[in-house]
Order: sequence, then C-alpha cells, then structure tokens
Amino acid sequence: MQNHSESKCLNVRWEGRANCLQCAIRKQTLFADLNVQAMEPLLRPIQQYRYPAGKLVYAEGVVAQHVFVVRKGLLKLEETLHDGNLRIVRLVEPGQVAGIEALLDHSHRYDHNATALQAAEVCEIPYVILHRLAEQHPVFFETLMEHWHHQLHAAEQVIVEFSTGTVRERVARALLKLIALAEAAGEQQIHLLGVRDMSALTGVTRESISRVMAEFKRTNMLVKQDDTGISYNRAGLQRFAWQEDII
Amino acid sequence: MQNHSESKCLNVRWEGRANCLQCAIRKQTLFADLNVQAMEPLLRPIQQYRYPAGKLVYAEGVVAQHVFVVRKGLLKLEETLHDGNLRIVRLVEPGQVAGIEALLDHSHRYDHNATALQAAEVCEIPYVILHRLAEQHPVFFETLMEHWHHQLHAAEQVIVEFSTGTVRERVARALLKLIALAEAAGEQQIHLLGVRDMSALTGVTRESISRVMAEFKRTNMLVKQDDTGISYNRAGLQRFAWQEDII
DNA sequence: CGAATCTTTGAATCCTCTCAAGTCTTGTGG
DNA sequence: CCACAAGACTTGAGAGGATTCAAAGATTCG
Repeated sequence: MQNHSESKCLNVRWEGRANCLQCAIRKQTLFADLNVQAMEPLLRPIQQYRYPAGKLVYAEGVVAQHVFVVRKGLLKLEETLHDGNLRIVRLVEPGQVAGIEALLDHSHRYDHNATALQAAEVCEIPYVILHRLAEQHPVFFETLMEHWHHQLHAAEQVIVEFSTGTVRERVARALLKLIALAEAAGEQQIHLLGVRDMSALTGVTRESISRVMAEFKRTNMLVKQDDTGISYNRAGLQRFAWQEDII
Repeated sequence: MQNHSESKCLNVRWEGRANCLQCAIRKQTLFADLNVQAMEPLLRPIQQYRYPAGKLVYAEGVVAQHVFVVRKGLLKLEETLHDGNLRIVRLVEPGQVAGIEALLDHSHRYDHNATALQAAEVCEIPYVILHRLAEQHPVFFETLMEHWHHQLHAAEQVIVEFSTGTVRERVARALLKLIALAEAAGEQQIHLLGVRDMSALTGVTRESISRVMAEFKRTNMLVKQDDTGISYNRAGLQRFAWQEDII
C-alpha cells in the first residue's frame, strides 16, 4: 500500500516553461478555446512542475499570485478544523484549476492548502496572464466562469457523495471516483489514497476507514497486484456505493 | 414551531419592478459598484418577488434564464439523492445570488432546486442584463467572480461546519448560522428550520435532529418566546458547536 | 373539524468512535 | 547495507452515539 505522507524524500521538480502549443489536454483546460499560437508571447511565463504525492502546491493564507492547472494526477484542497483535523473541501482533477481565487484581486490570499494526492503535473499560471487574456478576449470570461462552476461541482460532490451515508458507502464512492479518474487517464489500476486523506475526504475516523478498506480487500472489491497498483471490482463497489435496497 | 412544508397556502407575491436605486442592500450585491442611475433603462426588467417559507424559487433542470438576488430571508439549494432523500448543498443569504449558473450559456439548466427556507424577498434578474453589463463594463466581471467565490464559501461551510462532527455539533453550528443571519438582519430572535431541512443540511436523520433540538430546548439553549420567535443562548451553543475539550 | 403531514419519543439494534496495542513501512544514520 | 526510530496502518474490545422502526402527539390547511 502506498504512503502519502508529506515527508516524502522526493522533491517538486521544475520542468521548465510549459509548452501550451503541444499540450495534450489543452482542450479540457482554460485554454480550450484560445488561439494559443497567436498568444504565445503572453503564455511564455507559464511554468510546469511535477509534484510527488503528498507535496504541498500552495498554502492557505499566502498571497495568491498563480492559478494552477492540473495536467495529470490529483490535488486536494483542504481546510484545518478547529480541533486541528483536516477536511478536504474538494478534489481537483486533470483539466481543472486550483487556486482560482487568485483571480479575485491582486492581494487575495489562497483559501486552502493544496496538496498533491497522487503524483501530479501542474502548470503554474501567473494571474496577470489570465487578467490580460480576459481584457483582450472578453470571451475568455465564459471559460473562467465554467471553471468556477466546475469548482462548485467538485465541492458538491464532496457533500453529496463523500459526506453522506454510511462509512461503507462513502468509501465505495471515493474509490469509484479514483477508478473513474484512473480510467480517464487510461490506467487499469488505481492508486489508493492514504487512510488520512480518505478520512479527511469523508469526515470519518481513520480507524473506520481502515476497517472498511480491509473489508473491501477481504471481499475482493480491491485486489493488490504488483506493489504499484490495485485492481478493482467496479460493479461490486457500485453496489456498496448506492445501497440499492433490493426488495 | 414553524412548518416549512412546500404546501403552504401562501403564495409567491409579485412585487413589481425592482427599485435598484433605492435598494437598501445594493452595496452588498451584484450592483455594489455600479452607477445604477445611469443604468436605469437596462435594469428596468428586474422584477421583485416575495416567497413564503417553503416555496420553490426555481427547479433543477429548467433552462436557466434568471439569476436571483436574495434581498431578505434565506434560500437553500438542494440535490436529490439516489434514495430520494434531499441534501442541501448550500445556503444563499441576503446579498448573495442563486442560480448563478444561468450566466454560463444561453441554454444552461439550473443545477438544483432552490427553495425559500425563511420568508424571502428576491430580485429576478434576466441573465441578458448581466451579460450586457459585463460587455459594457468589464469591471463587472470582478463582481461576478466575487459572487462565484462566495458560492464556493457557502458550499465549504456546508462541508466543514454542517457535515462534520457529531449531530450535536452540526446542529449547534447550524443554529449559530441562523443566529448570525438574524442578527445581521437586526432581529433578536431566530426562526428555526423544520426538522427535514436540518436533516438535509447536516446529513443526519430527522429523528436525531429532533432529539438534539429537544435537548437544546431542555437546557435552555433555545427558548420559545411568542409563537413567532425563539431566543437563544449563543455562548452555550458555541460550546456545543466547537467542543472545546476542557482538560 | 378532520385528514395529512410533521414532529416527538421510546426501545432495540447497529454502527462508529475511542483508546490501546501491535504490525508494517519508510527514511535516516551508523 | 542494516538497524532503528518515527510514522502510518491495522485490529480488537468496549462504550457511546446514531439509526431504525413504530406509535403517539402536534400542526396545518382545506
């Protein structure tokens, strides 16, 4: 099983300037409708990074100067509770953005800690670029609003799927989410989250998560393959996720 | 105690054209930074309504042609779960908007059912107006983004405050929210929500809500005054809300 | 006034949390 | 390279909390 502790020895890797022109997922991102070729000079300052699982992308309270586009992997945005525990308020998947509040005003601060849940590739876009794009191409605001909207969807998913029902249902739904993401990325196996993260996502204690995960492994909902990946029984998990009370 | 069933005999009352110029809460809304006087012709189609508690404001799936500004009262946005139960995904308070997804594209549909939780005054703004405003005054996009951002805050509040911790904590925090809203409106007493709504807000069964509310009344956290209002012990509720484990 | 709906309450069950101990993993330093 | 320490995960037992089912009060609206 994988360890997602924040103390991983691997480091954030700088991968140089982003190559938006050849970006494989551009059509799913902020720049979907943009003539990237014409905009090239403006986009030059965009940098690309690779974050190992567990690495902090940005911290709550810091003045927000960048919006982060996830190209690959998965980020979590989380808040610290009064008792020091953490609660994930949304997941940011490939094509979506983190730190969108950087667009609000020039001294706005990030609302959350953003951390890679799985090894992630992220483009770091200075908010200035997005402001300029919006000035020059008002249509770009439509794109921005779609991204705000998607953030809302992500938050609603945390409420409706991951914070509602029994522990077994919540965990099953979270696993189905990971499965959907893996399949969208063309992978056959999933990378599980750590117990801590599952707990912060569902609002349930780590021990309870651990027990349900153990049950899922016992009943072959999840099967450990080599040490990198886990294969799964999707139909089985779906039964747990949406408790169809068969009469 | 109040009944918030959707079958109230009172009806939605049309109150004619909105008078933005003399709107008491304009400075908290979409039009905070606008020269309303100059814009008057454009704003003419804005209508004002009064919804009794329990009335549907708009329905999920309907083509979204209006954004709704809450001037007074409280709205809930809710989703239907697979088992037919409801889950509130955010509260919309005075100054904020509901149905903001109407801005996305001309045939977008509402994401939720929006219902008045407390008697509400609402202005109904055709999305066209907001589009035109944005075209003519690009600064207006900043305002729109602030409103998107506030929607996210409202969703995060549902996650972090109303869907985390014990039933007692969740209910206490929901009551503190109602208290804050009442005080912001200059009222000394609060209007409780129905058990159904508290349940949909917290993700807890109606029976459990009822038990905790009974406990709060027994311990004088809540005291029934006349039959319209309830007074409260804020400090006491805060202790329940943020379980300060006194060592 | 009466039917329908909502709310309250009880009792039993089941689930989840807490606390605690034990196991496994990982990274560090000798 | 191995041993160790720190942290993460697992598992158990018991207590406490939440849900379920059922029935009895309240309210509300026609």
